[in-house]
Amino acid sequence: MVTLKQLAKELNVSISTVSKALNNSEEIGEDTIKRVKELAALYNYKPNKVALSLKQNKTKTIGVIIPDILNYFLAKVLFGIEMEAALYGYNIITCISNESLEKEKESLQLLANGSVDGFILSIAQETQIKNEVAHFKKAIGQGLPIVMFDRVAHDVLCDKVIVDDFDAIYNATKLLLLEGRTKIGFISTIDDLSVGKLRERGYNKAILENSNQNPLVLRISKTEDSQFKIKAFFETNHVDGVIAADSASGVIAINTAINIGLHVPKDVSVIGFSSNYIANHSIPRLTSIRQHARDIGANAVQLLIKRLQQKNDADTDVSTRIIKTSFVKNGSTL
Amino acid sequence: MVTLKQLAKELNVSISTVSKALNNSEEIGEDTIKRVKELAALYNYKPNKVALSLKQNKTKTIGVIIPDILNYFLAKVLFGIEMEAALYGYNIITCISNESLEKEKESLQLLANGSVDGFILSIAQETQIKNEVAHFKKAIGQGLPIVMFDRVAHDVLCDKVIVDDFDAIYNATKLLLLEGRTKIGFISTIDDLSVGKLRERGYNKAILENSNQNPLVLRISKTEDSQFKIKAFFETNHVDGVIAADSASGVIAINTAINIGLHVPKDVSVIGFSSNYIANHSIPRLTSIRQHARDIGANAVQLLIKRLQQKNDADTDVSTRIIKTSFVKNGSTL
DNA sequence: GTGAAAGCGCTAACAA
DNA sequence: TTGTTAGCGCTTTCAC
Repeated sequence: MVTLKQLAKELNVSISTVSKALNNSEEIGEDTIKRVKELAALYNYKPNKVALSLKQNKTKTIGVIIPDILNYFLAKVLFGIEMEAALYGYNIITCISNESLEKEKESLQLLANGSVDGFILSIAQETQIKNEVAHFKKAIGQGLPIVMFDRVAHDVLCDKVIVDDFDAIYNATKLLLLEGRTKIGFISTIDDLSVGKLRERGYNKAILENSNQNPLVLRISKTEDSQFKIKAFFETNHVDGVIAADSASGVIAINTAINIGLHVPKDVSVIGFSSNYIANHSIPRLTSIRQHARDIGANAVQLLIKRLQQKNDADTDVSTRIIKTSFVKNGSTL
Repeated sequence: MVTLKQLAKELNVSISTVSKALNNSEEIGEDTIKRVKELAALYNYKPNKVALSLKQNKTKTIGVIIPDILNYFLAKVLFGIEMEAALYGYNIITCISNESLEKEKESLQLLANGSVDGFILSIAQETQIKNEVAHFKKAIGQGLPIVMFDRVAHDVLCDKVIVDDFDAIYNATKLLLLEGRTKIGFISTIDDLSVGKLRERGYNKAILENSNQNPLVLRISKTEDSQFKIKAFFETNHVDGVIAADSASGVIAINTAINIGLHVPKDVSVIGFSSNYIANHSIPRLTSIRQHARDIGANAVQLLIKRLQQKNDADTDVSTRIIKTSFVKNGSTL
């Protein structure tokens, strides 16, 4: 990489002249500016990012910590983050906590050495189970703002971007009740996450308020065979409606129902949290609650950058943005 | 963040003493080392990464440019990259080219300003179609090594990590022929990618060498309704075997076959490139060619770091690692 | 055993 | 209009 020094030497001017010329300073003569710029272009000069970061004490880099990159929703949020960040000239350093508290802490600590200006993150499963938040508060205390999305810690004071999980599932459940379903099951692989809990509560409320059945919940852990468990669930309970809390279970529920000879949606209706892509993995396609993952990512970036640009350290009040889900009617409901 | 300066002041020693003490220099007295370390620990001192990068002229950061984060395979490679990089103390800056040549160029150029020590990337679709490679060569010329994976440019001299696409599909196709299938179709949504072409060639070779049928290829573009097109393909051609080049098509083929009343695998066998996760989205599960995406990522990191550690600029010969696929027999084949 | 000073590449206040 | 200088945080050579 060419440096200012080298340009300066070749042009027989001082380093600061070159610097100012490249930054279109009023102080510098037109012809000098031109000479400098030409040579800079010739050598494809680019200001060294590291030096700039050191000088200006900010990196224009966002640390992103996500629990699981193979989760389609989280990957899509990451996509939204990257896109929006690029728009503002920010880069992102991505760490994957792999649902582990330890790795999450490490990543946070490691990047708090001046590598990033702030964080966007969704909390690891283990962290949510153990309900640890000290490491978040520490980072914030060190002057590194955090924006949490989806899985958030309510007792950490920071900007958040969340989804109307409770309402979405509440409404979806009511929709199945309106269809005349009388035995609606709830399937969750994420019952230990904040969002999983909210969704289950939405289901419970709708069922308890508007039906005579009892809540009927199937919990599946990540190590279990979901096809097998869902099949058993169908056969034991003879449900005529299914609400799935995560994206995969909805599709698997449809495929399983068909496999055991049920007709979807005649015999059983299914609604899930899902994306276009995943919903395509069953016939009929899964009627879905869409989370607008990209918007979530974009909003998180906006909140973070807004906070980074605040001159005074005086905390503006933290804000929570709720990105409304939308409902996509596909073939798996009446 | 605490700096050496602040520690030095508080301890009434010089900055260099503090620096040396923290690095366990032999020059410094034991008690001084102890005093320094205690205060550093108290203040949770961490060397400023940016300053270190500037000083040592290396960032311990890898630029990763991938075409599509929502592609399960690519996301999994990214996972492998992140994990392996973390092991070596490297961070990753992720850019998503979104299959666009322009964005790919931009990302490469942007990060070539000292932000990263080298690149790991998979080439964007548009780049492969237009067969542009100048930007890669330029980056390498600037002293930033590149490791390409999966979608690679054969006329760029750099380290590569690829998969035995041709052989894998060749063998899979032969397997269906051995089952006694006489009308085997090939479904591809990626026929303009280097890997897509290789896979199609593997299929063609197996069919031409070992059967009496002609190759029967269904190409689906990303904007088309794959369920619809696959259904039409089945109904028109009455295939009794399907080889899918990408991960989603295999699962959709199974679901479609079942939907139109075929039995899988009695009436039709299906094999696809796929992961555990995606294969779970059909009943029976998709018999799959596994690409070991995490290994691919890990190997890419190893190659890059090896090259970064070479003292002399004298190019060691570039190497290409082939990560062998493995075959997972599930319910969609006999 | 400890400290002063230079330098990584850059910007900006100040001098000329 | 251009140049000198200091300084961001750190390591390291060279004096003391």
